[in-house]
Amino acid sequence: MDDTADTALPPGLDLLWGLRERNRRGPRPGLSLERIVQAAIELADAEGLAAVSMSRVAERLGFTTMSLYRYVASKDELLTLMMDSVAGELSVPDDLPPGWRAGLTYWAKEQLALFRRHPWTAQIPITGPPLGPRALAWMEVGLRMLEDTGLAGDEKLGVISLLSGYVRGEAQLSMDLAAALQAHPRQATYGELLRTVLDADRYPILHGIAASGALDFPSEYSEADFDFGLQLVLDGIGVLIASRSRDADGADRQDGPGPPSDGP
Amino acid sequence: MDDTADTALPPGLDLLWGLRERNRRGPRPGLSLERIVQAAIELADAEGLAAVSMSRVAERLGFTTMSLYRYVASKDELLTLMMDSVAGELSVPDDLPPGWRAGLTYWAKEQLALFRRHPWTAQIPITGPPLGPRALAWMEVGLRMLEDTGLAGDEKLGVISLLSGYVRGEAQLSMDLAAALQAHPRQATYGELLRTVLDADRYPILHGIAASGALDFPSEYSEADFDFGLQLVLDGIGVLIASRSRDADGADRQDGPGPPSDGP
DNA sequence: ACAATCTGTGTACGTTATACACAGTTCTAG
DNA sequence: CTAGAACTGTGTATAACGTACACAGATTGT
Repeated sequence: MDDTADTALPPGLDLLWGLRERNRRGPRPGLSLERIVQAAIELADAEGLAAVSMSRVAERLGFTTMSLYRYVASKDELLTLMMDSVAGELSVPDDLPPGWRAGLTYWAKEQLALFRRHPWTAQIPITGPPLGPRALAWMEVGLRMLEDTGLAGDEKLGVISLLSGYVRGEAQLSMDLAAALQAHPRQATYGELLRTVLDADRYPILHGIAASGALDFPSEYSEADFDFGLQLVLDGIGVLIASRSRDADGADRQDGPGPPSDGP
Repeated sequence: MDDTADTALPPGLDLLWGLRERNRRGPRPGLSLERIVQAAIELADAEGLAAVSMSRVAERLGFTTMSLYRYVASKDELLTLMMDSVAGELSVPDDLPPGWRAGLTYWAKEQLALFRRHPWTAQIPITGPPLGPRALAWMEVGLRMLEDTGLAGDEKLGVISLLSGYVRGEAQLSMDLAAALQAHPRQATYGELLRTVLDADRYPILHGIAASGALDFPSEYSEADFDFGLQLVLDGIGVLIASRSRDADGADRQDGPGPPSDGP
C-alpha cells in the first residue's frame, strides 16, 4: 500500500488521476473504489457525515469493515475521494453568462446548490489546495469567468478562492444552524432572546437594534443572507478589477490589496 | 438538571448569564465550572480540540470523568462555555481607530489573533447567533466601528457577520492546511503538483498559471492571503456604505445588496 | 433526628478506526 | 505443470469515546 512514493500527490489523489498500479495476481476483486465511494456518499446524503463509518459503508455493500481497506488506505482518503466525486456534479453551461459579475454569480450559486445537495461536503476539512480532476475543472470554470478582467493569474486564483471560501462558509453556517435548531428546537426569536439578556448600559447599540424589533423573525438561514454577503464580496472584487483596469491606463492604485501570495 | 425551561436560552448559556440556580443542600462542590472550562481550554490549546475528551479534562483536574457531568450537561455545553470564555480575551482599545475602515481592520485582525492563539475555536460548529456575554460585547465593538456609516441596524449586523465569517473561515482554512501538512509532509509546491497532473487541453487557464511559475512557493497559509481577502471584503463594505450615504442625499441605489434578512 | 438533595465514583454499553493474522484464490516463474 | 508470490476478504483485538445509571457519603432544611 506504500507505492505512493513515486508521486508527491497527497494520499488518495493518485487514485483519482489513475496513477495507482493495478494488480495482476490474486482473486478478482468483488468490490471497487467507485462502489465504495458511491455508497459512502449515499450514506452521507441520507444520514449526515457522522453516519459515515467504515462499518456502515461496508454494511451497505454487504462486505465486512476491513474489506474496505483493500481499496482505501484510511477513512481520510475515502473522504477525499467523496469530495472530488461530488465535484463532478457541478455543471458547466455551454454558453457562459456575459461579464465577470454574472459569471461569478452563477459560479457561486451553482456551488451553493451543490453544498445544499450534499451538506456534508462543507464539513470535511480542507487538506490542501484543490488537486482532484473534477475540483480543478470547476476551478477552471471560475477562472474563465475572470478572463476579461485584466487580473493577473494569481489574483484570479485569489478571487476564486475568496469566493469559494465565502460560499463554503455560508453553507457550513446554514448547516450548523439547522442541525442545532433540530437538536434544540427554539421558539424565541434572536431579538427576543437578546432583550431578555442585554442591558442598555453595557450593550447600547445591540440593545437598540434588538429593541427596534428588526431581529424578530425566525432565525433560519435564508437565501437573502447569502445574497447580501455575495453582493458585498462581488462589489469588493469589482473594486479590485476597476483598479487593475486603471493600472492598465498607467495610473497607480493607492492603498489597494496586493496579490494573494508573495512569490519567490 | 431540567430547570432550563424558564429561559428559552440554548443549553449552557443560562450558565454564562448566571441564570442557573445555585444549590443549597448537599456536599460542598469540590470543582467549579470555571476550573473545568479553563482546564478544557488549556488542553485544547496544548493538544488540539480532538484531545478534549471528558476523560482527559477530568484527569487534568484530578477527578473522575463522570464528575464533570454535575457541572455541565454535555460535552457540547462545555464547548459552548469554552467559546465564550476565550471571547473575553478580545481587547477593546480605549481610543477607537478613526473611520470604519481602520476600525473594522482592527476588529478583524484582533479576532484573527484570537483564532491563532486558540486554533480550536474555529473548529467548534456554530450553533446559533452570538448569545454569550463576552461574544456580544465583542459584537458591540464591531457595531461601534460602523456608527458613522449611515447603515441601518440590521445592515450593520450583516456587515459584522460577513466579516466575522470571513475571519473564521480563513482561520479554519489555515488550521486545516497546517494540520494536513504536518500529517503528510510535502516537498512539492502547488505549481509543481499541478504541472505533473494537468494537461493544457482540459485546463488551459490553470495550466497557464501553473506554467508561469506563479505558484512555485511553499504552500503555507500566509498573512498576505488573509490581507488580500480582507481588503476585498472591506472594499465591498465600502461600496455598500457609499451607496447608503448616496441614499441619504436622496439618490437611489441601482443594483446593490438588500438588507441581510427580510423582517416580518 | 430525619429526610431531602446534592457531590463524586464505579460500572456498563455501544461505537469508532485500524493493526494483525489467516484462509482461500489467482497468476507467474521455473 | 507445479511451486510460490501476491492478492482479496474475514475475524479478532485494542484503546478510546460520550454518557446512562445506580450508589455511597456529605450537607442542609425542617
